[in-house]
Formats: sequence, structure tokens, C-alpha cells
Amino acid sequence: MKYDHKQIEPVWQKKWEEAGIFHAESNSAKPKYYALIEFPYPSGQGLHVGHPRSYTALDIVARKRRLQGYNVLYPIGWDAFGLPTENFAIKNHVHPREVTNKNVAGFKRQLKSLGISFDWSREINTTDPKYYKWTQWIFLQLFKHGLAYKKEMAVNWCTSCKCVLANEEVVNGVCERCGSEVIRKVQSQWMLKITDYAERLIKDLDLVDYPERVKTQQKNWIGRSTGAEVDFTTTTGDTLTVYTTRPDTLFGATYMVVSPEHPIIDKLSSVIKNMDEIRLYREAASRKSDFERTEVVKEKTGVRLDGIEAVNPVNGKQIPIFISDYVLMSYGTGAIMAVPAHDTRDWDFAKKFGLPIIEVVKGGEDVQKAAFTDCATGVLVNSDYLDGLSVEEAKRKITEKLTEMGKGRAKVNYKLRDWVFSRQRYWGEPIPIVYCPCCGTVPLPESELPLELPDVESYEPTDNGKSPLAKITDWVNTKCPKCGADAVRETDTMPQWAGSSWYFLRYTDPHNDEALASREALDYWTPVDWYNGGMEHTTLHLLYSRFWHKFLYDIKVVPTPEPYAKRTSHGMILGENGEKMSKSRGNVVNPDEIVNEYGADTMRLFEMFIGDFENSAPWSSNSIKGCRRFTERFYNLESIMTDEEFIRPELENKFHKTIKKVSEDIETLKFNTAIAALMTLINDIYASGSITKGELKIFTTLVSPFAPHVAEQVWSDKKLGDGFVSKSEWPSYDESKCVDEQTEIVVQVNGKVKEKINVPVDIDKDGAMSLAKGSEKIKSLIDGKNIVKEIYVPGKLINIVAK
RNA sequence: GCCGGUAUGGCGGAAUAGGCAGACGCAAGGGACUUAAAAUCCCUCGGAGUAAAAUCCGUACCGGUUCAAGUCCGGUUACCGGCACCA
Repeated sequence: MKYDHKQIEPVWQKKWEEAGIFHAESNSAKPKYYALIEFPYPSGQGLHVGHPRSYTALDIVARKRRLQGYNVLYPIGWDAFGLPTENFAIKNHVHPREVTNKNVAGFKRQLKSLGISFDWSREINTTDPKYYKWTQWIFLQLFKHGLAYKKEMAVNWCTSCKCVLANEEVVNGVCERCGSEVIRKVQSQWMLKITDYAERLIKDLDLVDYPERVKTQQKNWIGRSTGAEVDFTTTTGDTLTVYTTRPDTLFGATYMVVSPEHPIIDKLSSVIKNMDEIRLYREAASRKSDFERTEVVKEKTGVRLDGIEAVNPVNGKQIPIFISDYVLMSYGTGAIMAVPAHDTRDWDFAKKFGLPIIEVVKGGEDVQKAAFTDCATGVLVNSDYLDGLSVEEAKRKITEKLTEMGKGRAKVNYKLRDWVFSRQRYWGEPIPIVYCPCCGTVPLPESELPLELPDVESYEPTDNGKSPLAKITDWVNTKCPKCGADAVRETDTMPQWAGSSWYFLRYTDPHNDEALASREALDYWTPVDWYNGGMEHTTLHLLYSRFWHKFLYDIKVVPTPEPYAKRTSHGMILGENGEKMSKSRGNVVNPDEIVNEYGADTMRLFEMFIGDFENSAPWSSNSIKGCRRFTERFYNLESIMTDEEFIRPELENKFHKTIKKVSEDIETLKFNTAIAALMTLINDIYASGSITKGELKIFTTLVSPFAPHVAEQVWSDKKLGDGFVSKSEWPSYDESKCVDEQTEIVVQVNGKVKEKINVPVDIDKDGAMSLAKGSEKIKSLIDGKNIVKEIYVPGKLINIVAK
């Protein structure tokens, strides 16, 4: 029979489904294994060939674990709330739910055609009220524990669309859709206090097995810095507190800068002589978009506060105060002490405004020419009692001194900011909060969850930037759950990140109406053993879900402090031209075409063979042919099978080595070399002219995680075992059979390969050396020379250094 | 600017912990089979050099350590990703 993937693949997909062999067992005595991929956002474009890279990789792991006797949970679901669906709905006047259902159906068909061993009985969807009931429940717990709060926040506002934009929708300072100017507008927003967990989110990275680059990126994002707060007194008798990581340079502070939004300006407006000028500057700063404020401003701007000065607490010197937008209200205290000699930004500003530059750390170039910022090498000068100390010593000493004086304290700061949790959008989870004129902000009772998303006429945001939900008055108007008075509902919805911050918990018990998941299910299944996903989620999704998980751990809902024991990341699949795959570049490859032309097995093999799993690799419509050939060659083994159950002695070593190699490579993400090893073995098998039944059984099992359909076909055609190969047993290898008896070692003279000799594997140095010297060629090369050194690397190489 | 990643044949890539650079696959060239083509099978395939060998060069670039460097150390460049005045 000729290999025909269209005959084979749908048949086995159906048989697997009917037999339910990929269902995770709920009450099992087996050890558990929880493999997880990032659940997809069901977009209208459908899957592209990038998606299956991650799904296939963990499918291979999941299938191998099943064969190793684990009870495996490998689930799938839909992260279905979000903007593209909503925008599509607005444009085409359809309900986002319909769009979602249609897209989910498309994705499902595509995923099923790839033969991935998901447990479809546990499928979840973040837009299902039965699911988002628990997203809302978690929000209520966060609220009750003071971790959800409202704050006036600047948002992106499109002046033409009259609507709030997400950061992703602002491109180069203009609206992505209409191209008009985006400004900052202050609105009251729900925030989540992720900053309370900053320290633990860093520290607990020690508990998990993540790639170092992921850990580093999370640490940098959280941005912990240690320093001190210093209280300056002003000539008006007020206190102005600054945060600095360089308290050692306090004697070099020659001015101060406060951010344009700093409250001290309003407080002292009657004292400041040039208030008009200050007002103008503040206004200009507030009008600037984030883009202008960070991107365009290369030259420092600012205005001096006329009529006030600050007093340096350590030397009593009076120094001027400026406002400037290079100081951010959102970090530290919104005010800084400026040490131009040792900070580049302060130096730029001081040069522009002609301010004095005093060197307090010696060891660099002339500070009048450039700031000296290296704190590892310098020695303190011009700093009274700090003189002669190293920077580190000076930091410690001055912090102690300030603490004694009551003028300062050690302080840790984080770049991480609280999570803006409100969206003025329709297609998201409604925030379960009611505003009552008497009781204030009241959480909805848990018994009233889920708070379902009502139907609306149109999904467009309102003119004043409120969510479309605000237009549905009979939904908005409600009674206060506490006192029964007339009240209104919160109309903001949650961001897309909400549903994905806990979805892996729901998979453990997806149909539970009493809890987000039962405690037994969570105790059994969590943490996730292996989570693979994209690097682009490192600082958002991965961090957000760790935060939620830690909170749920604190309130004793989940049993583990960390959600994922092991995290890995795959590289992108690029277009054939080496560029990122995108619709606009026209280089998108649709998996449907590949499955149709070559079959799912070939597709899966190629996805894994294409290159180093962790690096990006370009798609190649030529190279895939090699994987198709391998699939056919594997299938054609049927025709050369003999009935012996054993492994032929001449192939025994090769089989054991391959079992070892494939077993190990799957664990270390080296799927490409695992497949290469299978290809090498099949070449050896064909060279031998036949394959025994016993050999084919092993080979088929090894292939089955990669190319499961054809493996099942061969398994059943040749009656290699009972039932499915997917329910059989992973082959084991014998370490002693992986070593060869004879081995070729390389003989070098002065580091250059001159000869290769065959030796018994356990030969000692003397034996190998005399064999090497017995070679005519080597003899002629070292004859008459002085042998300086002889190196023997067992089983590998001899190097004779001769002069 | 800062942080992270990457750099190996015509191409994707391989090389445990410093020990034969180029496994495996693709493409290309030659041959067998065929009326022919496809498929399949066999051979060649980094560069220079040679009748063939020998030999020399070669893992982005410059330098170092070592008997031995794609791998370790110091420096440089290019590309990709993230962040962007974080005091």
C-alpha cells in the first residue's frame, strides 16, 4: 500500500476521540503530569504555522509521559475576550459572541486536524459566564483584600475617535485606526496592587525552573533598586522628600527637581513668584502625549521655582528648585536631588541652566566635561566625613547618619507599577462593583455572580470615553446590595489579561459550579509541571498570572506559591523570506494547506525538525519534503518486516543509543536532533535490508509522539501490540548496550589529525599510545623528534606533541 | 542609551563538560532504473590545491589562554527582540 495521509489521519483522529484515550483521569493512583501551552486567542485569520510549534512540542512531551505511565493533563481552551473581535463586531455589526463562536470553531477544526492529544473534555472559554464567574470572583477577593482600588490615571485619548485607546493601539503617538493625535486624559481607573508582590515575584524565581533570560527579563521589569529617601527642608519650612540610589553623593547636590505634577507646587503657589510661567510649563507638559514626553525630548527643559530654595540637610547649603518633565511623578517621590557631577541627566540639565557641578566622587575624568557615573571604582571627596570612603561605604555611612538625624531612611523602590485593570470596552468581563450614594463602592455579593455581559445595540465606546455598557440604563441602574437604595453599576470591563491569569487552574476541574476548582483537583494537579509559551508574554501574562496565583495562595485557595514549576520558550517561525510572518507582508503559511498536501504527521515532524526549538527559524516549503520522505520511509518499513521478535545483534547498539537519545532530547527541547537520530537509525535499518517485528515495535513507539497517526497505522497493520501505540509503553534502553566495544580514536601530532585507529573501548593510555605509535604514518612524523607531551582522552583522541 | 539574544557550507541546522567542525535534512550536480517523466536507489557536495594524494586555509572581526578553541577570556562589528529620562 502506498502511504496516503488522507486515508490514515482522519481515521485515527476519530478512533482516539471515540476511545477517549487522551482524557486526564480525575481519580487516579498514577503520578500526574500537567503540560500546558498558552491557550490561543481565536482570531479570524485562524491558525498560522507558528501556533503548532509550541502545541506539537508539548504534545510530544505529553504523549511520551502517557507512555511512561503518567496520568497526563494536556488541556486547551480559548482566551476569547479582546479587542480584535470587538473591532470586527463593530465594523460588521455582529455580536462579538457570534464572531468568537465562529473563530473558535475554525481553530478547533484546525487543531483537531493536527492530531494534538488535547483533552477536549476540559475545553474552556474565558467568555463563558460559567468561566468568568470565577474571574469576577477572584476580582472580588482582590477587592476585599485591598488589592483592587480606584485611581485617577492618565489614559490614551484619541481626539478624533473620542475614545480611550490601549497602549498597543497608539503607534508613534497617533491613533492606530484614524491616524489622529492621541493625548493623555485623566480618568478614574481600577488598579490592581501588583507592587505589593514585587519583592516576592523576584525572590520566588528561585523556586522555579525558568530559562535564565526569562528570569532576568522579569527582574529587570520589576526593577528593584536600593537607595535612600532624603528629607530636604525648604525656605518656606516645608519638607521635600527625594529618593536616590546614590545617597553617597548628597554633598554634590547643587539643585533639586520636582515633577510638573508634584503637589508642592499647588501648596506653595502663593509663595512662588513666577507662578504664571510655572503654570504654562505644567500645562504644556500635561498636553504632551507619552510619546512626546519620552521620545521627542532630547533636550532638557524646565523652570526654576522663584522665591523658594531647598536646604541640604547635611551641609545646610541652600540650593534652587526646578520643575522639569524629566522627573516622573510615578517613580520614587516625584522629586530628585540633582548631582550633575555624577548623573548624566542632571549633568545635561545643569549645563543647559548654568548650574554648578561639584565633584564628590574622584576617579573619573573631569566632571565639567562629562558626568562620572561609575560607582564601583570611585573614592569620595569634598564630602566632609565621607571623604576617602568607597562609594559603597559612603552609602552605608550617610544612610545611617541621615537616619540618626531623622532626615532620611534606607528605601527600596521598584519600577513595576500597579496594573491598570479597567477597560472602557464591551468585550470583557464586567467588573462586579456597584456605586451607592450612601454606601459608596460596594462589591457585588458572590451569590450574584456571574454578572453577565448584557446585550447592547452597538459596541462602540461612548463619546465621553465610557464603556458601551454605560448606555444600557436598565443594566446600569440597580439597587445597592448593601442598603437597597438606587445605585449604579461599574461599566468598565476587565482587560484580556484577566481571564488568562488563572485559566490553568480551571482546567483541573473545569465544570465546577461551587468553586474555581475543587481543592482535591488543585492538590492533585498543581503546579503545572511544564509550561511552554512565547517570550513576548514574559513581562505581562507570565508576571500577572504569578501575581494572581500568589494572591490565591495567600488566601488559601491554591496549594502552591508558584503556578508553573518549569517554563520554556519557543522561537518564532518566520516567513520563507526570513521576516516575521504577517498578513501585510504576505508571507503567512496556513497549516491547512500543509496538512492537506503533506499530512499532519509530516507537518508535526517538520515543525520540530525546522531548527533549534528556542530560536526563530524561517519556514521552508522545500525542506518539509525531507520530513515527508521520512514519514513514507517509516510507513514502508511494513514491507520489509520479518517476524522475529528480537533486535538483531548488529543493530542492538544502534537501537539502544537511539532510544536513549530520543528519550533525553525530548526532555531538553532538542526535538530536531531527536528526529535526526530517528532518521539515522532508519537509514541503518534500510542498509541492513530488513527490520524485525521486535525492532519495528520499538521504532514505531519512538516515532509515535512525533507522527502519531502513521505510527498507529503501522502498529495496527503489523499487529505490533494490543490497542493503540498511544497507550503502549515507552521503550527503555540498557546503558551497557549503548557503548561500543570498538571505537575509533583520532591520533594527532602537534594538534593536527594525522591518523585514525580502531581500539577496544576500554583500552588504557599505554595501550592506545603504543598502538598509535605503531602506525607507519605516525612513526614517520615523530621519528627523531623529542616527544614533549602525550595526551590521551579515553575513547576519543591521542595527541603527541613532538619537537 | 540600557537589558537580553544571535552570528557555523548555497540553505535549515549539528557538535555532552575545551578533544575528528559541518551529524541529520534541503537544494544542487552526476549516475542507475524507465519509451519518457515522477518516484526510488547509488555517488559527489566548505574553500584553495593536486592526475590522485599530500598540504594549506576555514565557525562574524581583532587579540589572548591551551598540547588542543565553534566552545574559555578581553575587545569590536552586524542583525533580532524588549525597555526607554526609573533618580
